[in-house]
Parts: sequence; C-alpha cells; structure tokens
Amino acid sequence: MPGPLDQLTIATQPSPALSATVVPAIREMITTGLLPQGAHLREAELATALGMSRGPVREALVELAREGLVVLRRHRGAQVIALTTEDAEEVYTLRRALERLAVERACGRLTPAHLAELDAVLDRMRKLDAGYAPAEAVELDLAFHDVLVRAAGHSRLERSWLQIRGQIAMFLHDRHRARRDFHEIAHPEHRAVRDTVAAGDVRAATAVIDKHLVGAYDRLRSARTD
Amino acid sequence: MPGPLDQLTIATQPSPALSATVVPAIREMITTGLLPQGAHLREAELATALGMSRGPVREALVELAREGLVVLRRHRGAQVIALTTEDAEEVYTLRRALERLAVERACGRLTPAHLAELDAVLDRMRKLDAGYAPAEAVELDLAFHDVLVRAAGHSRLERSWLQIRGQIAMFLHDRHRARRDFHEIAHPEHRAVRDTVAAGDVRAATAVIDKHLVGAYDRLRSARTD
DNA sequence: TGGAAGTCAATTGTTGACAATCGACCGTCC
DNA sequence: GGACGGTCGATTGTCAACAATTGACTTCCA
Repeated sequence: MPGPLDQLTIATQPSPALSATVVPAIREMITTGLLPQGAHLREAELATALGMSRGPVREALVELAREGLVVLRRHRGAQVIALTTEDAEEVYTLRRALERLAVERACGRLTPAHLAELDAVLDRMRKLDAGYAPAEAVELDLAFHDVLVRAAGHSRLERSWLQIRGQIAMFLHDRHRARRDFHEIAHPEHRAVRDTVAAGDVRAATAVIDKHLVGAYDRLRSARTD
Repeated sequence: MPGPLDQLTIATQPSPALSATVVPAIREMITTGLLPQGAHLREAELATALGMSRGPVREALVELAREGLVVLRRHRGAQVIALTTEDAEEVYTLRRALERLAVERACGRLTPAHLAELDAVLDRMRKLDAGYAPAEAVELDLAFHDVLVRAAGHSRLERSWLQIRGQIAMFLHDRHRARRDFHEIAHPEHRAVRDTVAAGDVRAATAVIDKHLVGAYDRLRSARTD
C-alpha cells in the first residue's frame, strides 16, 4: 500500500559503493570526448583528483573496461580505447543482434508506462532544430533504445546492451560533430519503430529496427574520415 | 615470418594476475555443482584457502558476477546464483541471438584450422556411449560452440558469449544428470551445423543453428523438475 | 506474550604501505 | 654507429589493518 514514505526511496537508498559513483563521471568524460581516445588513465592521479584511495578507482576502471571504454593492460594501466572502423562494425553488428531480440520481446510486453517514455523522447526529438547540441542528440537517441531494451524484460540482454552502450555513445558523438542531420532523421525513424512495436507486430518491428540500425551504421560510417 | 621461437609464447607469457588464476578454479567448482547454488562465498575464507589476500579474491568475484555465476550484494557478499526456469529462458534466448550472429559470420571466415577443431570435437562426440560423464558432455558441447564463436572473428561477440557460457554450463550439467541422451544426439546435431557452416551457406546455417538451439532448450526444459 | 528498539558479532568497503614489474634512458662494447 | 645490457623512475599488483554496514540476537516495555 503506497504511503508518503515511498518518496524517501532515494534518501534511504544506502550509500552506493564509491566506485559506482566514479564510473558515471569517468564514463561521461570519455563518451563526450573530454578524455581523448588513447589517453592514459593513472590510478593514483584519478584517486587524488577524486579524493579517495586507489581501490575504488581500480574497480571503476575494471567496470569501464567491461563496457569497452578503456583497455587494461597488466602493469601498463588503463587507457581510453581508440575506436577503429572495425570496432564500429563489431559494435553495430552486435547491436543489431541484441536490439532485434529486444524489439521481438518488447512487442508483447510494452506497458503504457514504456509507451509514455518513448513518446516523451519522440516529442523532444521532434522539437530539435539544426542547432542541436551533439550531446543532446546522443542522449535522446540512446534514451529511446534504452526504453526498448528495458521493455524487453530481459536482465541479461540489458547487461549486454550496457556493454556496448558507451561505445555507441562515442561513435554517435563523433558522428554528430561531423554530420548534423539528426533533427531531420531522428523523429520519423524512431517513430516508425515505436508504432510497429506498439502495434505488437513482431515481424514488422524486427524489420523496422533492422532497417533503422543498418541506416544508422551507414550514416556513422559516412561521417568517419579514416 | 614464422620461426622456431614462436613456440615460446606460453613460456614467455608473464605471470598472470592472481585473480586470473583464481577465477577458473572457482568457476569450475560452481559449474560442476561442487559449490551448490545459493552457497555463500566469503572473501576472507576464500583468501586463506587460496593463500592470498582478499584483494585478488574480490576481483575474481567481480569477474564471476560479470559471468552471471555469482550475485554480489553490497555488504552481503557473494553467493552462487540460484538459476530459475526464467533464467534458462533468458540465457537461451540471448544465446540464440548471439550464435545466429556467430554462425552468420563464421560462414565466410571459417579457416581450415577451425574446421579441424570442429572435426576433432565431433570425433569425440561420435565416440561417446551411454556411460558418458556429464562433465565430458558439457565440455564437448561448449567446446564446439566456442569454436563457432571464435571463428566469427568478433571480439565483442566473444565477450558476450563468455558472459553466458558459464551459466549454460550450469544448465547443461543439471540436464545431463537428469537425462542422458547426449551420446545419441550430440554428433548428428552438431555435424549438421558444421556442414552448413563449412559450405558457407549463411541462410541454411542460421536456420540449422536456430533449430539446434531451440531443440537444446526444449531438452533442457524437459529435464528440469521445477 | 508480542513488538520494537538497542546491541553485537560477522562481513564487506576502504585505506595506505610495500613489493613486483615495465618501459625508458644511458653507457658500453663490438 | 648500432645493438646489447644494466640501472632507474614511474606505475601497477598485492597485502594487512581499519572503518562502515548488515542481520541476528537480546532486552525492554506495554
């Protein structure tokens, strides 16, 4: 039975692990490009900067390595991954496989709450104009697909998604800096996905998400110079 | 240019991290059922048993949590995952998505060395009789699929595969203890996969792997009692 | 006797110090 | 002059002690 104390969930949520508070901070510095690709991350340096010991920092770096944002080499420390065109190919082929499964399952499980979330994101996409900030485009794009993955009700799928999500963010940031057409594409493309999933048509939905991701990969590739 | 010194790669491989040596040991104790599902793993206990401090043990537990073999709860430590029927559904739907991608790519990349590996495993499968040990069945089964994944030449796919591989091993162990028909099924089923992949027929290969995995999931479900 | 608050032991989270390893630099020898 | 070998500083890997949190037990009171 809901009561006024339900509002306290955040306050009562016990102090999260220190490493858990660090991961988002470093992650964003990497995905936004503030920490350039190939940059060397020294444990002691980060620890003093963040006001903690090396232990939690070390755990955070392991987590970021798991997400593919840094590479860890024994006795040589961590450095921000330098993404190549082959990496883009790997990430997007895996992404296609995962999101097809996500959409397939979401078709029968999409709740009104999920639909409302999708529509809220779509609404913000519709309002974008040519002067949009790259960071906002990345955020909206990923937020949409986050909902799809969550709606699939598949914890392992969600974890696999998180394992490439950060890398996708890096690619998208580069893409939006090089090519600014998201305000024209975002709304109609994602709207088509929303509609077919909401209609519960598995066959159509998987076809649409597939087409969307192939297109997204093509746009990403054409924006790359190497 | 290959020379005689190439044989020394193993010898020159520097001492691996302590946690890396611990992970396989605990992993096998879990997948074989030596450590029962739900068992509590205490860091200090493991550390003294393994003759090291809690640091590496802690890292090892994080890795095992990543593989889905233990669950980590803050201030409550690690315990061996208690797999449910819903978990089986999650693992096998994700597995299908991953292996379809693996086979799709393997079709155009299978080297003679990969083929030889597959045939070696198939040969051992053919020689199985009704008295096979469950552990051997699990090993052969996974070894076959390991080659497929490796042949895909996709490092991120490989990592995703390792993320569910241990859980698959747990399910298979249970299945082989409850139902012993692997010696009749293993060789023909996997042989069909090998042949279509070797032929390079993407469409046929994905269909065959799909059928194989659906069948494997059905057999696994029928062997479960809960 | 039942429920709630307080206490305590067990266990994990964090820290700072020490040991091991790596890559770069530098001098030497052929 | 180029390659080999040794030394050194910087950085990570490991350890043991300390702090914080949890869940169970005990105690208290209505």
